[in-house]
Amino acid sequence: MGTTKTKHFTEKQNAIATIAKALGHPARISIIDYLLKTDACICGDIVNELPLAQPTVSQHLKELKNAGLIKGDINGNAICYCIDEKSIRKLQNYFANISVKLKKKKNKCH
Amino acid sequence: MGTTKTKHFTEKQNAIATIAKALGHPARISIIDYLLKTDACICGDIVNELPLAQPTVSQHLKELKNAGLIKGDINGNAICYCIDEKSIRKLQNYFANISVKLKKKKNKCH
DNA sequence: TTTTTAGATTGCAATATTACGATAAATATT
DNA sequence: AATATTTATCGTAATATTGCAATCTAAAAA
Repeated sequence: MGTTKTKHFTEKQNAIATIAKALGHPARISIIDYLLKTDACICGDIVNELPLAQPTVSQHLKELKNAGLIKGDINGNAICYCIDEKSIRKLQNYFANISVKLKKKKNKCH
Repeated sequence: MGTTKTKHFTEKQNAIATIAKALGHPARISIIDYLLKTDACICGDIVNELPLAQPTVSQHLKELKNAGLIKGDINGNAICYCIDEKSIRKLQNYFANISVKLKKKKNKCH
């Protein structure tokens, strides 16, 4: 146990869950916020922005990268991280779709 | 450790992270999908739909409820669960806002 | 070439999550 | 009243996540 039964769900369901999970931590939301604020971005800046140690930030960046939310350009010694627009679009579509379906519904709670 | 440093982040960041976290599991995405498909909904149906035991489903429902994603009407013996539109709107706004900001950006990776 | 700087990786402790059997609680049915 | 149905809760095992100190790697600067 403690293991998600991934195989029993659809590709789509797992895909959305993976991206959502990556966003399911305030530090990672904070990183996204910061990447939006600054035009070019280097990880060192992020470490200074966050109230977390460098290895912890590095780990959070890795998770965002694995989920496809950000991508990194190597820039000599440093790395320039950016938001991957595709993943954001995916989420936007998902929630827009839910909204449309909700509006069509008749029997609602409360 | 293993404990998120919630206090160091903003209310907004924590709020989004909480909702995203609740959606960060395929079973819970699956529950949302099912609630969208059916007009009225009873937990018993969900248990039959999911490849998980009843206590596990009940737990997932609880988490969705705590995050404000669903709400439940007691209906005699059973409970009618529905998606809470407010939480979906919150997420939609969040990602729409990101999209807008991304379009304005000049220096991008790759 | 030595030293500095930026970032990743390793290893580990503390805590959280996932899953489920057993059981409880509360309403429905017989 | 006795039984069935629906959902929640408890307890527990297995695994995952969070966070950091220490360390490693690779490029930059001295």
